Amino acid sequence: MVEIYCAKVSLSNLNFSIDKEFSYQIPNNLKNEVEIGTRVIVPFGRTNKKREGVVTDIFGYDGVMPLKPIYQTIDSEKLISKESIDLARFISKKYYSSLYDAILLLMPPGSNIKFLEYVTLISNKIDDNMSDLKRFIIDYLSDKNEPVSLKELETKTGNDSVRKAVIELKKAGIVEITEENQNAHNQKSLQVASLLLEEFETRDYMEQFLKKAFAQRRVLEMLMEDGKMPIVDLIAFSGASRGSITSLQKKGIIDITDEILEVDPFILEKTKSGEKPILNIEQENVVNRILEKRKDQKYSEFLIKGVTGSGKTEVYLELVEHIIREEKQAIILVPEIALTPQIRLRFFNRFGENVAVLHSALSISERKAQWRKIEDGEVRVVVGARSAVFAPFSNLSLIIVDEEHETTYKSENTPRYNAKDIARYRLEKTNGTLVLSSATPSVENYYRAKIGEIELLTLENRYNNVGLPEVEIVDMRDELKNGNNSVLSESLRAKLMEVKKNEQKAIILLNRRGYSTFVSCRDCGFVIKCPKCDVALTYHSISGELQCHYCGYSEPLVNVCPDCHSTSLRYFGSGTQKLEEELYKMFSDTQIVRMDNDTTTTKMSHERLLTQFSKEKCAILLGTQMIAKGLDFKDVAVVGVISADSSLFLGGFNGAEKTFSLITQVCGRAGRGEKRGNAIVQTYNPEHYAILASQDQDYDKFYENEIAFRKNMKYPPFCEIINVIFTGDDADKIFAMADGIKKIMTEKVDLYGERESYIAMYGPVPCGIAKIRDKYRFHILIKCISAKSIQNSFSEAVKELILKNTFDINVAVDVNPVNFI
DNA sequence: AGCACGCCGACT
DNA sequence: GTCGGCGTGCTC
Repeated sequence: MVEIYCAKVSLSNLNFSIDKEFSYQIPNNLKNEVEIGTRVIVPFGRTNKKREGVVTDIFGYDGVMPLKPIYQTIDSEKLISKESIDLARFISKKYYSSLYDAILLLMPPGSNIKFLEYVTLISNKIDDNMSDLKRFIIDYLSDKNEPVSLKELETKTGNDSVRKAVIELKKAGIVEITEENQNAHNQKSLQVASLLLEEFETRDYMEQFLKKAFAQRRVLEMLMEDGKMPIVDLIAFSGASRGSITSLQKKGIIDITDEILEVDPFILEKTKSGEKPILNIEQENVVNRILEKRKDQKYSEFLIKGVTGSGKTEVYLELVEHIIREEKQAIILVPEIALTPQIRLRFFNRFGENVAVLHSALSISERKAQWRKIEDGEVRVVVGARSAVFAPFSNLSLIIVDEEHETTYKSENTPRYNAKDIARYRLEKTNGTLVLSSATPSVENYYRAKIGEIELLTLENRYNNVGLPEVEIVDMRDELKNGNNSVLSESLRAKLMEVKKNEQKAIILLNRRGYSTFVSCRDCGFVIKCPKCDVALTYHSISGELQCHYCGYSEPLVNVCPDCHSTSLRYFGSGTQKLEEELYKMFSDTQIVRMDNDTTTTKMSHERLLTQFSKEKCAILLGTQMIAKGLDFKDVAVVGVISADSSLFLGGFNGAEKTFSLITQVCGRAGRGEKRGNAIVQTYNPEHYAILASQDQDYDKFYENEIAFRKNMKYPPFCEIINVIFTGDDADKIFAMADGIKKIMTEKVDLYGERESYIAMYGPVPCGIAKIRDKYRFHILIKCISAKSIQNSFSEAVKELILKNTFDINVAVDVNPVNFI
């Protein structure tokens, strides 16, 4: 009996329901190269098409069942560690994704490979009774006189049976099919696009020829701003397809060149290093307590509840200092790195060359460079957004999650992981320390601290002993009764006048949902909606267009109602337009800094706007919730919150939590030096506990109310929630399929004895936004004791569902969702 | 999912 | 007889 060495391989592009690990023989010549974590090319399916995969296990085998051999390895070394494979297994199981999708998160950036089929003409014999399609293909190939991808042939003919025809041509010996790695040519270099025209010429061209080509317009606008950009970034940031970029190249407007980019984007920020702040007693206690517990060399988890300005960053720095001294490694997660330049800078100043940065605004080549530094052990500290939790450290011992209540730690793409779960998993394996930190902790984690599952540490003293701002709640219903139908309450208006008079600064938060300004007809009530999404179009004063927030569709503003043809169109919503008008009356336009998704689409523009605001002597920062995050201005006299409650009842069970933390955070920005700041919160629900508690910035008061509500309603932390989202073209079929899951579930539930674990199942009902990009959306909400306790039955039900799915319905599973759209 | 195979009606 | 549409079942 001959023992053969075999490998289990996780293959790319498999859907969840057939996501198995496939076994292959390791040929003798690859015996020394193939290990767990090696990337390989294997034959797959009846026709042995080339597929990329990652080796997940090695085993000996007696050769009873014939196995196909691995073709070859891809990289010179293994790509990821065995520990990463285990982590990937954990992710795919917990979040119901394919194993390969989970592995993708752990691979070095930009290492995905796709095989394309190319067709080459090898003989010109044309049969008389050959179909038009075949004839076309042969003509096209001989015209081009080089291998053409099957995809190209498919798009050129628009015919579904191109593949079939090509295969028949192959059988007849007329063409040959080869498979090539699409990215093989630009492994090291990067394709970079640059403008060939002057800026004014580009603008002219856009006005003349690209009026409706929105994707191409966005690409050009980004190039005008940044000069040149890697194509990967252009695609990622503009949302345009590769096609629109090639078409611009064909028109001679842009040039595409191969360049080798090895830029360290933050090299300039690396200034002086080593300054060590002196901790106050409170900070020292927190640090000591954590270090004390670390001595047990067991996994430990802490929640630091620290009011804004209590100096959490110093605590982080001190902890990291210890980790470096122990020759171990640390990750600091921040909600959105572009919005938290200060914290990143502090780490650079303190630890200099020892720090790497990972976040979405980096280009692929930049990210690769950072990744390599981490893997090679050149750095001991990583500061980054959500995905930095996967930093390939081998001796990880500390993860700090700053602003742990933020929803950005949850990914909105499959696998829909939560970085906090990943952090916990990794540190449990290495007996490390997880530090969660927030001024307004998530209800779930505060509850865990209260019942003693994790340890609570508090920082209560504000830096310089500045008191928390004085918060005034204004009931907007009273304002209306008193004849003020402006968006600004009398109080806020008066405060802003003072700001102007005394040359101070103010921040105004427009709660996002309320911020949308839709256009409606006063005569017939018609609301102008996006033709593809079930949302009202938003008026944008900059472009003068109506735009869809979800798909980017835009159309010019009309002044006649499309429905009843009256001219009584009017802006509704929170009246941003009016708000801006009023603000412009008070301040000049250079003094108003606007920060929202429209003004901050390009990379790093956040930082530009923030520096602009901090430079001005007297200014107003106006924006959506992103202005509440991580900013640290020393001299804001007044904070105003417009439509504080618009997030209260929207978006699932956690609306109150979101509202409270948003208001508390933004109000915390008020305060100048040693003077207390003022905050005005405008609301239509002044009696709601989330609003009332925010007046005194009283987290515990909010928590007591909220936890009672959660307990009463059996919401997290008293259950776990799984959201299953179905999207597709046909609303009836989606509903039928979503409804079907219930039946399948009841079969599986008894099979696995998990009936007791289910609490309730709701739906199917249309999602909060019932249609996006022409796709209808329905969802089912499952409440269970814990997601793990229903894992077997639910996972089988989803697999079966996807397998049975014959009409192009997309199923997404979201475990413990934080956003419900 | 993707893809091949096979069965069936349609059409030169 | 061949082309193309669609249902079915498999992928180490």
